[in-house]
Amino acid sequence: MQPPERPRRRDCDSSKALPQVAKSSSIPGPTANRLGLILRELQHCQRSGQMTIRSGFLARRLGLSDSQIRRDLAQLGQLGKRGVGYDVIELIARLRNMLGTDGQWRTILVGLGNLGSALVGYRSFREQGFQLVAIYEADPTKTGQTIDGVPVLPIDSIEATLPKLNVDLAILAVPTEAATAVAERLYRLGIGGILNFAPVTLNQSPSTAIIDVDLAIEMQRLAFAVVNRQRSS
Amino acid sequence: MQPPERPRRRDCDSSKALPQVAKSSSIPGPTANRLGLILRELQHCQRSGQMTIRSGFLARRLGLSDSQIRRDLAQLGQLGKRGVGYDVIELIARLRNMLGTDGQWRTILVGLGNLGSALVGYRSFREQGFQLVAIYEADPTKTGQTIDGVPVLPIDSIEATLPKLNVDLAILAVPTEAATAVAERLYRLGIGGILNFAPVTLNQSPSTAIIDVDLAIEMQRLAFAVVNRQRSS
DNA sequence: TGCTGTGAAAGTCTTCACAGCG
DNA sequence: CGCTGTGAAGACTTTCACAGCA
Repeated sequence: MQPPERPRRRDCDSSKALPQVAKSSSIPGPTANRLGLILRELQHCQRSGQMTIRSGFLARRLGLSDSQIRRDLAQLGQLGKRGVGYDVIELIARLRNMLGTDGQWRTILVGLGNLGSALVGYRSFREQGFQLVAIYEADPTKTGQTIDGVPVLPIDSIEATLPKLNVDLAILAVPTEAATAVAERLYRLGIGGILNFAPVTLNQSPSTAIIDVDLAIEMQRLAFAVVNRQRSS
Repeated sequence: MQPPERPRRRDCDSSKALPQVAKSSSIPGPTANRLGLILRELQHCQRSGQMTIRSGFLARRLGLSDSQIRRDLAQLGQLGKRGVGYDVIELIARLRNMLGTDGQWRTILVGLGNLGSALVGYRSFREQGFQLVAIYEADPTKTGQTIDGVPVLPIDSIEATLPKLNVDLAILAVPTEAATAVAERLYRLGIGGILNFAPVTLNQSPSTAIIDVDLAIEMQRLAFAVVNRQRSS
């Protein structure tokens, strides 16, 4: 019942030069972002052995309104039981499916500096289905070893080695000066998406999704929230 | 400094009889988030010696529409010159003022694990006005030293030592299990805001702003963006 | 000419209010 | 009864289109 319309993304798009066909997801952008938080909270509840959950509980926990939670969850189908709430297990399964994390995503890390090293072995990555299959690094004194069973390969071998690894996603944690060039190489290798930690705007690629995590900008958002006493998404 | 702000939040109701006192200095949430990206791009342009900039250029760079850029910047006043564009230096100054990063924010880091260590000395923090004044850590083998001139103090001394440090913000990089309890202690100490890296929903506090950075959720957003990017090939 | 600033329109998201069902 | 699902209203955001000025 949705017309083949333009993407309704709030953050990217807007370029009429893109011949972009239809967009498959019926999920509004803001909703998708909240579903991630809801999923995390549900997994927490599951670990405490809770079997069902009500919209009002999630709402209070996450600082949202109960009607908003219900609207968000209604995107997944009619999963709630009136008078009772939602089944925690079922909701988790449905959310993971919707968010695309019910399977495994083969992932590489590029850049084994301070931040990159901290990200290796970050437990939540693996728990959510992101499997680290290789690490690429420019410094030759760091390559050759394996960390947590993951091989550290020379960045210059990436064109030769990446195609065999069948990789979906890359985590980009290289120095700012190198980020743009590395991103271009990843585009050319056909990577599906990049999580970019470098504080620089990468050129856009039609076939690669990019999510930026700029820690300085997050601090700015915090400062802004303090001054404006707002809550963030 | 801002006068006491009106609560223009999008979630908690608290008072439905809000007669809407229209504080003009308050900018829309989505706009505020984009202004951070715009600022970063402007600083990049400034380093290349560019003196003026047009909305269309920023738009292409950031993947937004030019009219959106103009709307966002119009929030700061009429800073553009018709037929020319915006003065880079002036715009940066105005943006930093608006986002609250024209002064210094005294900041502590709590938790000197892998991630915390990576955050110490992260250059962009200091460049954007976030000054690290102390690090708190539970492991006694790590306390007592200084890192980059910043003292590493025992977490249990925080009630005694924090008040003297005149701190505004905290970066919370402790293990998940400890995060909630540490956050409560920070609330009680009157901290203004917390940048939370623990993958857990913190209880909310009326006087402390919270920004969450959950790296697993960012990966989920990336996966979602990949799945919902319908490319012909 | 070329670009900004902005009213008005279009589009999107959130909240309200209550029907509907276990 | 309690809680979900949802039409309708309202609030907010983006886009369009063009006036206005350097």
